[in-house]
Amino acid sequence: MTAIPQSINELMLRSQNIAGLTLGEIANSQNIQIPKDLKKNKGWAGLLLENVLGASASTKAEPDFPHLGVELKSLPINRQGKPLESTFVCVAPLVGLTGTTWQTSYIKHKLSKVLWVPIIAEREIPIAERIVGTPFLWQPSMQEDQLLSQDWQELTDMIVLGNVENIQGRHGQVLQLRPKAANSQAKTKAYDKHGRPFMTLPRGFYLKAHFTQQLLNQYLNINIS
DNA sequence: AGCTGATCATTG
DNA sequence: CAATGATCAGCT
Repeated sequence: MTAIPQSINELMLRSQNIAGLTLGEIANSQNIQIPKDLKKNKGWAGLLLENVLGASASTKAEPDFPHLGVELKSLPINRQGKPLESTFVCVAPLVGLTGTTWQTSYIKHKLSKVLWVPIIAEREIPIAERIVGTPFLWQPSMQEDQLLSQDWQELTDMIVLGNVENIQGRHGQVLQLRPKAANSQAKTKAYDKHGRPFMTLPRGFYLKAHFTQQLLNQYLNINIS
């Protein structure tokens, strides 16, 4: 386990130092076992990055680097640089939303400063041979914040009005609400249309792949110009 | 081929 | 059960 970075610069230097390395090389340097596949180790790459970059305990409900206000996100991409998956952000609150606005929401705070670490992770590539791309620090632009805000408001309105079970992945332009649970039998409290509590599948906020692709493209453009 | 709903491990 | 880390896999 690497020590906690003391500054953004130190964190960025570290992340730049693992660019180009394979997950196998990083795992070996940390004495971490490499799984054959991620079917039963879905968060493995993310935990590996936390370890090598010196993030604090991943079990807490706070940023990976609390003192820096930075959230760490791995981003699986193909060889062409396109995201392979949507990006999970956080569990979506289904109760206690009275008075919450986008500005005061947990998700806005969580997305305020993100260190993205792309990993070329096509399924055909063995885990150990997957290569870390160029990490980049992102803070939402006004336009991006506006897009996120709109989607968040639409989804939150539906939750508050008791329509959580009518929300599908296709809702939202850049942010979506999808199941986030051990399985489809998991339950958490929500309110129905009549304001009565009932149990439903836990949901999470995810960034759509199209959105994270725009972030990657921005970064590439900065490099070229 | 991309997307959406389902799922896996671990910790407190 | 909730929150951390996400990817799997079937369907369109």
